[in-house]
Amino acid sequence: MSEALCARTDLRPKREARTHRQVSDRIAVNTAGGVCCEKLSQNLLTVVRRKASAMENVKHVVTCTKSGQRGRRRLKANDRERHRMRNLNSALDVLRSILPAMPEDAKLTKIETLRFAHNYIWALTATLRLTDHHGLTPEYPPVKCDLRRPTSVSSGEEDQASPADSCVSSADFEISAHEINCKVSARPQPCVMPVTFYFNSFCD
DNA sequence: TAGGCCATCTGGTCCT
DNA sequence: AGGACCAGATGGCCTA
Repeated sequence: MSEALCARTDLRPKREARTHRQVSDRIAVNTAGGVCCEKLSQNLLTVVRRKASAMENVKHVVTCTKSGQRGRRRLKANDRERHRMRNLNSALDVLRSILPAMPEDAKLTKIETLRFAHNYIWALTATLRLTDHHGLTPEYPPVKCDLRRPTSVSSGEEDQASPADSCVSSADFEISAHEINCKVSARPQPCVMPVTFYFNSFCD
């Protein structure tokens, strides 16, 4: 118990750490999004360095405070946990990067990323099924696929996997004979994603 | 200012 | 014993 209280006290420098982390996050996001870090001003970079230095100091202080076998184990476990969560976030970033592009600064939250990926996979699967059933002819009528009501594109077939009900980033897929356009209702504003699949590439 | 999102710490549990 | 995983608690930042 006393250890827990002590640990809470250790959190006091968190504000500093948080600031540093968020600045770092922005760099990471920008890099992942293909936007060069050049956008960051020199001042900001200086801030990053200062904060990083401060973080090292905080780390040192905490490490010194946590003496003893138990304390060392806990610190080690914390470090592993941070690493684990970073890996998890990296995986989420990879997932974001392969999802249809979103407007700049419209980074999906974790839950949105998972739900959108789920819906996206569902839509692609539905598209494949659609082409299997109807073939690919120029006369093929344009079909509007509302991911929230998947039965509208299944041609009477039972749906296998419907998108998440509470999808924040809902999407309407307009499927024509040659392409799919996806209209996304996402923060901060709706957009038409550049998702175009040319059906010709599916058949030879 | 309330609510959402997030990182971090922490203790518990399971597995090797 | 130690690592991985998980969920609850906490507090900071941001936005409507």
